[in-house]
Amino acid sequence: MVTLEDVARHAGVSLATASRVLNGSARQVGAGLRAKVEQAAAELGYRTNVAAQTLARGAGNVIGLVVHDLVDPYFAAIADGAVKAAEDHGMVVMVGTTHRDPAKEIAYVSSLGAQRARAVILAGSRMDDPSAAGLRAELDRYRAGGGRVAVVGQDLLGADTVAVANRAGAAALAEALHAMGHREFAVLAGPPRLITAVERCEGFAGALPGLSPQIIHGPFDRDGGYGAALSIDPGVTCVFAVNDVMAVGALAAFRDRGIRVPDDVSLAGFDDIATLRDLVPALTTVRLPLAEMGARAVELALSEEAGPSVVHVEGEVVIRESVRAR
Amino acid sequence: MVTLEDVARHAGVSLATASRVLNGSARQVGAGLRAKVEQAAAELGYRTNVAAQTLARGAGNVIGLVVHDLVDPYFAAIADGAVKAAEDHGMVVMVGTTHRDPAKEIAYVSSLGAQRARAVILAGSRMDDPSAAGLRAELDRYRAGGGRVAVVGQDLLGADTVAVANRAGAAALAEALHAMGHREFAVLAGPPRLITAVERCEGFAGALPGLSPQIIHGPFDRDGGYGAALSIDPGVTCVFAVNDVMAVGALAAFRDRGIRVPDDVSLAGFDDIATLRDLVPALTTVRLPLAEMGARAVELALSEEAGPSVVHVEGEVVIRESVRAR
DNA sequence: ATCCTCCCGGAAAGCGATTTCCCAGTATGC
DNA sequence: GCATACTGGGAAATCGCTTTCCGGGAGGAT
Repeated sequence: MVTLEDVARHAGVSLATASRVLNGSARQVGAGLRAKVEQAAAELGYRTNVAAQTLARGAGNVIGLVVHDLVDPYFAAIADGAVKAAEDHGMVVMVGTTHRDPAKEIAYVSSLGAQRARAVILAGSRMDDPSAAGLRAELDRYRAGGGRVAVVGQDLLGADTVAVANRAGAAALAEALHAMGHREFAVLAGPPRLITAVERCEGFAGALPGLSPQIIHGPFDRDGGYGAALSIDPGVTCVFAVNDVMAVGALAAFRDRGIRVPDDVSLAGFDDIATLRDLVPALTTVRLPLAEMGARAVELALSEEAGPSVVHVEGEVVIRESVRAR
Repeated sequence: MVTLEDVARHAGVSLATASRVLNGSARQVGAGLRAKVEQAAAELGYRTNVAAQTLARGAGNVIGLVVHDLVDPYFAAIADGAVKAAEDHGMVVMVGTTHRDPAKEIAYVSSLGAQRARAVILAGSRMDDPSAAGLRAELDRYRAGGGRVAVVGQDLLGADTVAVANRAGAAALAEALHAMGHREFAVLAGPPRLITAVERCEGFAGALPGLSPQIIHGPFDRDGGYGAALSIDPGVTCVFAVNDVMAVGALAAFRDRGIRVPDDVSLAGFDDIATLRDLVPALTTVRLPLAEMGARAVELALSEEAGPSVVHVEGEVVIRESVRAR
């Protein structure tokens, strides 16, 4: 491997000068030497050794991204936005997938700390329970080492946050559905303590004055939606699944039981996953700018602002065919 | 930050001993000292500095993964498998997304080289044209620096490869469709020089003795499928889209024009994307073990085998409702 | 002319690990 | 019993880059 020293020697300059030319520095280098160094680097095919650079600088160019599941299009979209934004800042993204295992989440943060990652971004909702303590401790260690932390989803760990207006979005959706004449609701509510799920569920129910929708808990994924949909009360005219993927599961469940959407029952989700746009019937949902959320998280984590700052993003109700007025 | 030296001092041993205890080494350390070092590390909260380790060892623990688009569930699934496999080997994955820009692909490989990444995995089909030369050159440089390269998709760059039996899969699909009585076919063939697309298209057409399906080129994504579907000849009874995402686009196009699937025309895709399983009608397709492909690529890249080895994976025809016998 | 600044180049001290030697002490072979 | 491994511990040399500090020359102000 060609080292900087090789380049310096080949160009007849000192190591310091070569470094200044090739890897941005505050100091200027005269045009003559600069050209010589650049040419030498090109001729020799020099490539910076990032590990050495990181060691010397004390900070790397890696941004860690921890998601539950890359196959879930929700996270895929966030990851996509994050990767793009990172690239714009000359950073590179390392992803970890936890598959909802809190221990893995901690392990990844720890590993990112070891990498001296510039920032770690936690995407995806967490449970609101003591198991978060371990994570919090690990994050504190990470921060103590000079790293930044950003969370996309809910305002929790006292870190930089891209906060989603889950309540407001769900409430707006509920109002729209109510205005369309629906009175009997069911909510496929996800896990009882998963923050995002809880917020959406509460936001929805809270916007329905005098009504008390049927709440059905279950996993936060497609199969959870399928399962929950099986125990919907007769008489319900409108079902809200707290995310699109669950709505897809519910749709499948309805289909399997001969219940037509939207003829027999209306169905709405949350997130507006792009991959799902071609579903029939098209899903009524609350659109979230997922890629942008990922990107914002990166910006936040890279900004010099002291103290945790919070960016709010709002959802937009999108009425599609899966809902019919009563 | 706590350094290894701190730990060594705290434990009353030499730096060398501490290193041997904490970061695997061939050399043994006596039980007594070993315990002391471990305790000291725990008390101080020592965390290895990976950059320093990488520099000293000359090889890092990063695996680079380059995909076109994380939002495309095809790549998301591969990435998921790769991340999981990497984790099993104590490695961590860095992803880059190119959005089909060959220059970005090269840039990522270059950047991964600078990171001294242990291996880079290229997922996604490439064009069969001279633009690949730049990539090839960059890969050679990367290899010269001691890195491994694995490609998932088609056997191309002379690297380790997870090769998909595109022809065979498409041929099997064609035979099945032919056996169901279809004779008038159209192929939504993707870009004319995209290797995966070409192989699937040729495999399909080649298995249709005496018939010459209508070939319609277009982009390899959802909108490409939509667009291509618009110019299908009347009389065609069965449409093969060279991937599922394109099939989804075609489905949407048919729906928009009032063409019923499978009543008016049958439709098949390729890949069997999990997120799309709840589509109506369910898509006939060729199932690929995407996550496994990602994982195998990692294994391949991490194996010590000299010389490029090739793993073959086969597709399995899955007939679902989007196809009807004639 | 003289003194002060700038500006730019180079020498060298880190950054935090790994690993090669070198050594002493103990076990093994004859 | 004596030479010969073998074992586990430590000192110190790297790994490749950044950056501080020093110094000499050029330009401006007085």
